[in-house]
Amino acid sequence: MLQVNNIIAEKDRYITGLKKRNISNAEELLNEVIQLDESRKSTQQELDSNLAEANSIAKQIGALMKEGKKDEAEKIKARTSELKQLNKELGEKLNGIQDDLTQKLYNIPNVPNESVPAGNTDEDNVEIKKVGEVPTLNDGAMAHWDLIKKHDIIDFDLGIKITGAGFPVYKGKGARLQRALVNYFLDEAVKAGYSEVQPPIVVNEASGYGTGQLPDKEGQMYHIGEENLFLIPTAEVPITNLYRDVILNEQDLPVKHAGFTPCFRREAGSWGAHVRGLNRLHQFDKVEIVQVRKPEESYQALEEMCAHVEHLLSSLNLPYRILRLCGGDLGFTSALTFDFEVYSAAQGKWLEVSSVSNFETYQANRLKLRYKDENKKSILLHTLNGSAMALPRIIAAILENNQDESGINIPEVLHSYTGFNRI
RNA sequence: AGAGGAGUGGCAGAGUGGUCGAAUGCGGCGGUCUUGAAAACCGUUGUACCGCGAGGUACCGGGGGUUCGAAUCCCUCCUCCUCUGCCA
Repeated sequence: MLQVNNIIAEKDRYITGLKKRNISNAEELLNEVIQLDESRKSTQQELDSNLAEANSIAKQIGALMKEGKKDEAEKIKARTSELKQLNKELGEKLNGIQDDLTQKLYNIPNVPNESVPAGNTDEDNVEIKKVGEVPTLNDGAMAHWDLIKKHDIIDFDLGIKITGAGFPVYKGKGARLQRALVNYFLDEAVKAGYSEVQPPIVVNEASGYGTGQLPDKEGQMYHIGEENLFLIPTAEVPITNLYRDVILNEQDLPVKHAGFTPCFRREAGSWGAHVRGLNRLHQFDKVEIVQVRKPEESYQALEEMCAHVEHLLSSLNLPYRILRLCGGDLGFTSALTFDFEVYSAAQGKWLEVSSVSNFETYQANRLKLRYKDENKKSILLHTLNGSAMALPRIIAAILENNQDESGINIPEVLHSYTGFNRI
């Protein structure tokens, strides 16, 4: 969440930034926060000085009791019961103010980076790069949902039987292809300096708040009511939360992690005719890269991460483009996001396969993730993450783009992982 | 899952109602000594909020309560350990 001090110091920039997200009452919102913070301060000052008085009386009583002067002790007790009542009320008032303030801040999204274009929907995202040739397909080329049936490598009906729609079963070469991609992506991440982690795929409420899925996206996560736990929508949540309530030393930086997990998304309200096959699922596999950086390095890190994703896409020979997300399409917690889309030739559609974001201090402030600089001062760090990459749409594009009359060619870099070069 | 025990500063570990933000040891940092290092000795060493500052407040697993006063007593939740049971 945003820091009140920064809201005060950079109010104009914040208002301009939030307006790019189409928050028309940005100024009003920020003013409310500032006002709440002021009453927080004054209430706390009052409470603190009352507490100081109460503490000092309590000490006096202690001293008097020791000297056996019980009568005198009893006399000054009167004031303390008065203070006690007063402080109870002040304490409740302060808690109320703090809760309001936190709620307000929870519901204000991150301020976009200056380079983020204004815009309302994904139509307004700006294409900044396009790489690779769109393949020409043979006559009778099929979309991946038909190809998987023909070759019997992914079975939606079986998934529906055992779980429900959006939970496919990968079989034979399909299962092997998916595992190959996971291993390939992880190996490439490790080569690029990311250390591998295998986190839990179920997280508690505190973790959900730490990275900002809660309260913003509560309805989008599967919830285990009995234990109050959530199935992760992305490995970003457990991996970034490894650093919740952590103060790092300068020499621990940068932090770079890669992890493979299944991801679970309820996708409430986002189903329709345009979403077929592997294009949108409730459960899918993804390799995620996460970085924790010093503020002054974070945008360079963002470039590194984008370069890594580009490397993966071109090594798989997939045509891709990079989009700079506009204010309206930017994720709640992000300051700047680049989306990577591959062209899936038989559908004739661009499919998002990666999203690389810099959250600046927005998550770190919730996480209380800091480092100590040379002056032993605590500095909030910047967090970043990116998909490297989400599997099903990559598989869809590989199947569609590499098909010929008799089968599908597997990209060369995967051969040693799949053990076969054709389906 | 049942029974019992325990959660204190970076770590270890004292503290069972007042002067305890907290002994002591280790580690860390600074210094003295030394050609250098080690040892020894001296000093220092948590986080957050408020305040120009002096300073004040809060935090001894989380939350609540008792009391003039809580690390210490009570309730509750969480976590860990031991034994029994179950199990990949």
